[in-house]
Amino acid sequence: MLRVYNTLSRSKEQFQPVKEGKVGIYVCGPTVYKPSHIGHMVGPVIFDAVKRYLAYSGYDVTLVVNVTDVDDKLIAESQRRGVPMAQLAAEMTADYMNNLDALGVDSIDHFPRCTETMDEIIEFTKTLVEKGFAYEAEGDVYFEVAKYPEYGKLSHRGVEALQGDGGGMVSRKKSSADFALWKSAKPGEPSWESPWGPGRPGWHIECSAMSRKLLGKTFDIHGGGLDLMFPHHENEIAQSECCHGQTMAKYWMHNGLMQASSEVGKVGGRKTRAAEEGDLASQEIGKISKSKGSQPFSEMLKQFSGETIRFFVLSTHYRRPIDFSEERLREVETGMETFHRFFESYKRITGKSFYDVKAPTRHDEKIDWDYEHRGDRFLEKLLARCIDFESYMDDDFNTGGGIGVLFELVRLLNKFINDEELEKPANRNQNNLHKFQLGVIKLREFSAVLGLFRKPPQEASASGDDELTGRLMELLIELRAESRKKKDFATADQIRNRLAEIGVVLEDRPGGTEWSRK
RNA sequence: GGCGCCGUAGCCAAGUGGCUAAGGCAGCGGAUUGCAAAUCCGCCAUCGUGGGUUCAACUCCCACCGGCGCCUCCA
Repeated sequence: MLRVYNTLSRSKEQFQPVKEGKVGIYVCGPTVYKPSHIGHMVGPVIFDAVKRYLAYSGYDVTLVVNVTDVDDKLIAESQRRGVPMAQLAAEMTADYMNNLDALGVDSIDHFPRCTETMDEIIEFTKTLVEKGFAYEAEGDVYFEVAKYPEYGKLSHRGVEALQGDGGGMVSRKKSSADFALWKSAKPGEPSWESPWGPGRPGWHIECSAMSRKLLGKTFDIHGGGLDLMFPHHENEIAQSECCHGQTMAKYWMHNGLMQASSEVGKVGGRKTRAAEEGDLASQEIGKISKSKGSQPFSEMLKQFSGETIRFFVLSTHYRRPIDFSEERLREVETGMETFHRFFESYKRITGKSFYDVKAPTRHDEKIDWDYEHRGDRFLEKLLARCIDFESYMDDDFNTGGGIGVLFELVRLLNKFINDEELEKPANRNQNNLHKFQLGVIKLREFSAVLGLFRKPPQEASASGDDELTGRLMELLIELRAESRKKKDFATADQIRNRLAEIGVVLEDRPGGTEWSRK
């Protein structure tokens, strides 16, 4: 029974889709004016996993992530660079898509663009004006917050709390809490024709228009970063619910934000003044951390695989903030080696690749256990872990717990290899291989739900491992084997040590010596 | 000031009103190994502090201390 934390109610609620068997998810995506950084990528990873789990649970899921390609920041950046806005947007969108690809986020069904939704946006705005929730002022159109009594129900803020004036700017708004649905164009700015003259959409209206277009007036889950809760999501609700007279989204899910780890206060933040007495050195650390954390994601990918970052993101509950740090990523990498090594063992034992293992994609697909579990320690433990996995995921998508189960499964399987001595071909039989395979299927199944281990890790050394290398290694291993046979361990160790210096690791296994690059 | 979050082992991180408080990284001991590596087994926390509620709290409530986010067209 799936339970989801709903920001609206500030509590976990039993998940019940609007339409039986179907789930629509809308997640606020990026404004494509600069290369994305790690913070932009956590949401997609999380909601990709959310979709996978919902699909696994039997739902037909549609996931929408918008791309904002018209915006003040885009205009400013394109002017600064002297390139057309559309070109800038196209470049940055491509960057974003590459990042998604590296992270294995491939479950997004629609990427609506603002520029491609213009008609709907204008029509949406028109309706709000007609219904009296919005007003025109010299080519701008504003939503009148006072007309919507429920305003603030998501972020739990009263309207009166937001009356602060935006720096004394001369405003055409009736109230400072009102926000723009449509902005008139200044000369030279990209613009679209509208009933109010040439202009462009305000920031929030696109999401209302896009979500309705692709998911309907009321859909199931609206997601996004915690920072968007106010005012962005609050405004979306106001627009959509005033326009349609019905609930916009049943569940609002907000993910915690990625933070650049730093020993001192963040530079440039409100806390800075308090931390200012700190010496120069510590401030320097803060700056470095900050720049590391906000470096373009594509740069980060040169240091860490997308899969490592995905694993890292999913190892914490999505509502918690995560501190980004290189050490943490390195630790995650170490942990993942356990899995990669297991996949090697699997290949040695079965001759097959883990990545090709067929596993159920839905929890109700039956696999052929073909065994009486009772009394079989291995199968009983395996079943217990399976139950754990779903319990974790059912509890507000606890991917961290789920990853814990993955580790336990590997340990269980490694133990099985040890106990049955599966590394020795003579000990393999139909019985133990079948049991082993059952465990592997579950590992494959659950890791796929999290979107992990779907492809072999990129062999950094692929370029260097040509046929010649392979043959030379064979030769060295052969020579070393002969030395070992003759108890000439000095020579054997010399070979292994010298190879280690070059970066080649030898591991002696029951079935023979394996080599790999480190 | 307003809204909210967090404080679990050296570090990261799940979780629960009563049963052995997951898992990972690091460390230690053991099995295995010619020695290693890998793997397995074992060890390593009483849950920020002080109160309260309760037969029973780390888990609920209050206060305090400490860390943090948002309130600024930031995912």
